[in-house]
Order: sequence, then structure tokens, then C-alpha cells
Amino acid sequence: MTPEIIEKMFPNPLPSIAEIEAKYPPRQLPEGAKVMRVAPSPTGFMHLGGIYQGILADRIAHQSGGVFFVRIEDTDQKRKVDGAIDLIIKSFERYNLVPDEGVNLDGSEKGNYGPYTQSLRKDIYQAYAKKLVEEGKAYPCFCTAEDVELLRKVQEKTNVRPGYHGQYAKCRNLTDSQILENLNAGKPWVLRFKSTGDYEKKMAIKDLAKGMLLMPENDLDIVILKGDGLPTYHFAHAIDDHLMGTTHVSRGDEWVSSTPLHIQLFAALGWKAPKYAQLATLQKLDNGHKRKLSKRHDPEASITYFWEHGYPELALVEYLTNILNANFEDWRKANPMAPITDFQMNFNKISNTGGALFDFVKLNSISKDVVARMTAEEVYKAVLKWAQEYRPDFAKRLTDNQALVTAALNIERGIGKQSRKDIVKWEDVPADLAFYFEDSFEAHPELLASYERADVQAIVSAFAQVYDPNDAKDIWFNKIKEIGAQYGFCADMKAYKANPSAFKGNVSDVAKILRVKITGREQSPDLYAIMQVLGKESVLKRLKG
RNA sequence: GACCCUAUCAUCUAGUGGUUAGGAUACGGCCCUCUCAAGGCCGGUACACGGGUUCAAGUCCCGUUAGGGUCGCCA
Repeated sequence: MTPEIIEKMFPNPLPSIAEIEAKYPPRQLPEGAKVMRVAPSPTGFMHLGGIYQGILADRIAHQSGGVFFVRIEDTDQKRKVDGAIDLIIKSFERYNLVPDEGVNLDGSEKGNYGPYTQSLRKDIYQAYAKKLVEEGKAYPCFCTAEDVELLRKVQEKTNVRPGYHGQYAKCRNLTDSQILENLNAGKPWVLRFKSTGDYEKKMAIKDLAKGMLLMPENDLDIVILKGDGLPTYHFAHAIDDHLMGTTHVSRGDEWVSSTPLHIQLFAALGWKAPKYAQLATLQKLDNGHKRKLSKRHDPEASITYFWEHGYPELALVEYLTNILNANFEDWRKANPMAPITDFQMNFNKISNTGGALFDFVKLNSISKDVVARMTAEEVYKAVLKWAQEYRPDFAKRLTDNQALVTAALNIERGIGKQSRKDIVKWEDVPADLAFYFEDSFEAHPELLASYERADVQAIVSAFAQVYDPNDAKDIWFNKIKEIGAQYGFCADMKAYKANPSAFKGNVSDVAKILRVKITGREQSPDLYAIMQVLGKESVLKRLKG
């Protein structure tokens, strides 16, 4: 192609390749250090998979003494949404995935390998595109979207593998004069990669997540520069990950089939491709069929779903970590209180090759354990943060009653195995705490319908008489037993079981009567502790009510 | 249609030629117990199917079936 044509294609001044490469020197890192990134698109939707990928990249990079960075892939101007970059940054921040380099919330950047936003790198892509044209490795294509669509239809009809390849690559062999003519006529064009691949040949690709892959070489002349001059994913990936020094690319396995193309692209640019770890995407069970978690159909595909429902950040991270490296569970068992960043993430332990089902049952179980490991103060803070965002009314209740709420959250919050595990997510808390407050306490006398009214009244008033908030727990309990015995409820479980018909009931019935009066529920945490939290006034009021 | 990947309990998985096929979650039972939760103990449930190779196959090979993914000027 003549310099004249090339100048026509790239009329704007571009940095020279030497200039660019000088700005991106190889990183000086210790032996074995890995440089990894996450590269989300600012579409206004933060996919759960982004966090999944982020956990892997952050851990592997940081545990190897390397670098973790975030790159914003905004080359599709049509899908760009305001505020989307904020959402991305906040999402990673929320899960404590801290990039060493990338975009900050205020729009500034950190790191020496930027810009980290692709739309700001247009000149760089163009410079390399121009170089490929000069070397005869890329060519302008004047086919319209309709032309390409038509081609695909013809290929389908004639049973030919679809795509812009071989004899179907119409613009591949345009003469200089044809190109010039089209350019002069102002015809829109895209830049295509002139593939040298042979589809009949296989290439072996080592994937860190999937193992050895045997793939046909790519022979598609894919678009590398779109009509608006911005690169496609493929081209931007090769250039950015080279310049930014990415050593290991982790991404979803929807990219597996284009990996031969990417390796080819790196080679055409004279570079070595990074290593790939292409993870199976999270799945969901739908009508008995597994399928990819879908942005359109599954609310839980969006990270904000977990914010709204108040899942502890650590719970989600632990759950996803376990899908990445299933030996996490054993590690957690052995190190119950260790920070999760201590867990050594390992490419070799990636087990999810087929696509794991996202399992809320398991997530909930992990979440319960996470919450149980927290102190009451930590739970209070986390619930407050959630409530301030999603339940302002409840947030006010929390701040107005911090001491009471913390005390309530502290009930049976023991060490290790004895701790209470009934909070899965912060969303559960308002209902759990409702009975502590006079305005949301609901009396439910009907729960006592199976007892004689007179017995209930007698027991309640007898207890109200002897109730002393200063009693130790055993004294308190003895009082309950004695009152029960007085009205025909056996105080001794063994005796009761030996001859149940001799009694109206046993001490658990007495406790139930008091529990229902005081909490409005048949089930509650330790009643003694609840009464301590409520205080004498409140307890007596409910007993009389 | 073409290409690629995957296949162990309901779910996530351990397993790299010789295992009573292990764990976790879920489920069921018992114990503990003022209810619930938690905890402890016990239990059932799996190598998709069919052929090979081998003294020996969950593990290796081939096929079938089933699932997933990709074939865009989206990423």
C-alpha cells in the first residue's frame, strides 16, 4: 500500500511506535511476580462475574508480589452509560479488591502505565494499526454491515463456515487504486486484520484454568479498528496488555474460541502473548437446565443485588473464593479468624471447569458463619451502613437505640462453636429485632390458645411478682420452674417424660408462655438475655399487657 | 451447521491406574436443651452410557448422549 493511501487513512498526527514503547518500559518486578487486571465495560451494570474475576486477579497478583490493575474498556460508545465507571470502582473497593493502578473515583488516575481508559488511548491503537497497514498485515474494508450480513446468509445457505475469511474476504485483495478510489469517495471503512492462519491447522494453547486446548488457527480477517476509529476488544487487548505488562490474563471462557486470534495478533505485532486463565462462567439453574447467569433475566447477576439484600461483603468473597479454589473451605476451617487475603490462591486449584451453579444455599451458609465471627459492634456498623443506603427508617432506629441494638445483637454471640447463627444477611435484621421496640412489638395471645386462660394468667402474674432483673440466670430459671410446678407444670424434664399425663405440661411450656408474652413469638434467642436487654419496665409492661 | 470445552452424591468438589470413592452445603435421625438457632454424633445419596487398553479403570483411549461456550464495526 502506498504511503499516500496510508496518509489518507490516518490523516491525524500519531505518536511514533518508539515514543509509545518508551512510555511503557517493561515492569521491574521480582522473579515470579504476576501482573493481572480486570477489564470491565462501563455499561451501568456490574456483573457478579467481575468480582469473581477480580478476586482471582487481585490475589494472584498481590500474593506473587505483582500488580493488580483495572482497565476501563469503553470502546463501545453505544453502550457507554454515565456513572458506570463509578459503579465499577466502588464495586471493587467494596470487596476490598484494591487496584494498584487504574482510574480513581474523581476521574484521576494512578499508575504509570495509563491511561487506563481505552477511549483515551485512541492514538496508541491507531499508531499500531497504521504500523500493521504499513507492514501489509491489515487492510481497509469498505463492506457495510449489510454486506457482511448478506455474506453470512449466503454462507449459511451454502453450508460454508460463516465469517470474513479466504475467498469471502472481499476487500482483502483490493488494489491500491480501488482503495484510493473508495477513500476519495469518502466511503466509510473499518480496518481488518489480514490473517495468515490456516483453519486446517491446529494450535496448542495452554490455559491455566482449562489445561491444554487444541484449537484451529484463526483465519478470520476480523475487524481491529471500527468505523469510529476505536479498536475492537481483540486489538485493544493485544496492545494494552502488552504495553501495560500484563503477564496473566484471567477472563471468562467465552473468550476461548478467540484465543487463537489473540495469539496471532500478538505475534503480528511482534510480541509474546500473555498466559491465559479462562474461567467458566457462573451458571444458574433454570427449568432444570444450567445456563449462564444472565444480566437480562437474573437479578443476582448484578452485584447491586447483594448490596440491596445486605449480604456481608466477606460472605460473597468467601463464597466466590471457594468456587475458584475449592480447597478454601478446608483452609477456612483450619484458620477461622485469618484474613481472607491470607488464603493462597492458586491457578492449579481452579476446579470450576464446567461452570459452577451459583448456589444461594451455600452462600447463605457461608454468610451465617461470617456474621457469627463478627462482634456485635461490627454487626451493628455493617447493618447501619446497609440500612442507611436501603432502609433509612431502620437506620434511624439503629442510631437512636445503639446501646440496646448492640446488646440485642450480642445475645449468644459467643466464641467459636457456641455462637448464634441466625443472621444470614443484613436484610434479616429488622425483623429479628422488631420485638425489642414498643412500636413494632406485636402481642400474639393466640399463640397461647392451647393453654387454659387461667393458667396463663396465673403464671404470668406470679412471675411478674417475683421477677427481679438482678437475678442471675439460674435463679431466674428456678423461679420459672417453681411457678410452673405450682400450677401443674412439671419442673423436672425426666419426671415429665416418665409420666407426661400426670402434668399439664412442663417447664418449657412455662417458658413458652413467658416468651410469647414478652417477645410475641414462640421462638427467640435466650429469653433471660432478652429480658436483660429489654429491662424491667418493658418486661413488666408486656407481662401485664 | 461448524469449532472448542466439560461430565464423581441434590449442589460445590477431592481424586493424576490399585481408595470401604473423601469433604462441605443441603436433607433425615438421635443427643444437648426454656423455644429457635448453634453445637455433637449417626445416616442415605454419586463415578452419564457403551465399547476398548490393562493383572487392575472414577482415573487412559474411542464412540454415544447430555450440558456449556463461541462463530458481531459487543465486550
